[in-house]
Amino acid sequence: MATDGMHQIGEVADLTGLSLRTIRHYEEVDLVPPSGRTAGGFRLYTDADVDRLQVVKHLKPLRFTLDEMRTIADALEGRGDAEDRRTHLATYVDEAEGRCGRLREQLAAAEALVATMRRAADR
Amino acid sequence: MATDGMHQIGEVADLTGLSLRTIRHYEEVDLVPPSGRTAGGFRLYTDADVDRLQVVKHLKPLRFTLDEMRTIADALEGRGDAEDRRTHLATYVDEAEGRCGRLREQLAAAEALVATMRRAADR
DNA sequence: CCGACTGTCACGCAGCGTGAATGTAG
DNA sequence: TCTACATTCACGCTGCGTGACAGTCG
Repeated sequence: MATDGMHQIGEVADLTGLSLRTIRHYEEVDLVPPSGRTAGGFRLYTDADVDRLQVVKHLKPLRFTLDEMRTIADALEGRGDAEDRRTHLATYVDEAEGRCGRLREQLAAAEALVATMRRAADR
Repeated sequence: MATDGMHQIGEVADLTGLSLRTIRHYEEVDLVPPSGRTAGGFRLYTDADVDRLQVVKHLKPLRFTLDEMRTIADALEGRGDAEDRRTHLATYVDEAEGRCGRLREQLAAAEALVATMRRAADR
């Protein structure tokens, strides 16, 4: 199963909670490509790949596009030009914090509404 | 503008923060149809229509489908069979609370990640 | 009669779900 | 060899964005 500390897709799906389709899709759009393949063509993911998937998974509720997430994940991993990295991170961190705030507000509003629904249902 | 306490689409967009396209789309799929039209064809929304839009807007972060939201909104407004209403509401309220909880967790995870990003950016 | 607002198509796009038919690992 | 897991198409779906072009309101 663990050919040299590598994980195949099903294992990764279990670890991350992402679907096989989603993980494959992330390779299609070059967001999280597997570090290797078996001779027969099975995808092989390193622990670092899995970490990257977790980053993507955690950013998902903030509704960044997959393109944006690629940029962010790259910056976090120290890929690309050092200058660009800083600007990207700075920009996206601000944006991300804004989204967190708005999401918090939306969640609060949703919870209030659901409480109302509960009352209507229990009546 | 307010032909007898009715609002036209632009006003409704301002009130709710939804886009014109979104509001029109909600009519297309029969989620929030306007209560009337002007002679020339302009959509006219009552305050009750606006309230319904707000319900939909607040449920959005919970990622229900528009079909599900129609059912929920109908139940909240007391439309349809009384028996069905109760079962629908009960089912959906449970589901909604579950989604609120999961969203809270995801938000917490996102915030933690963003804090990490902030540290990486400020370094 | 002008400008701001609104109308209806209709195509485009993201992010996967969901088979179907086939091959690989062990 | 058997079977659990994996592969590649490729079409389908939701929820709008985004013009283009035309009509309405005051």
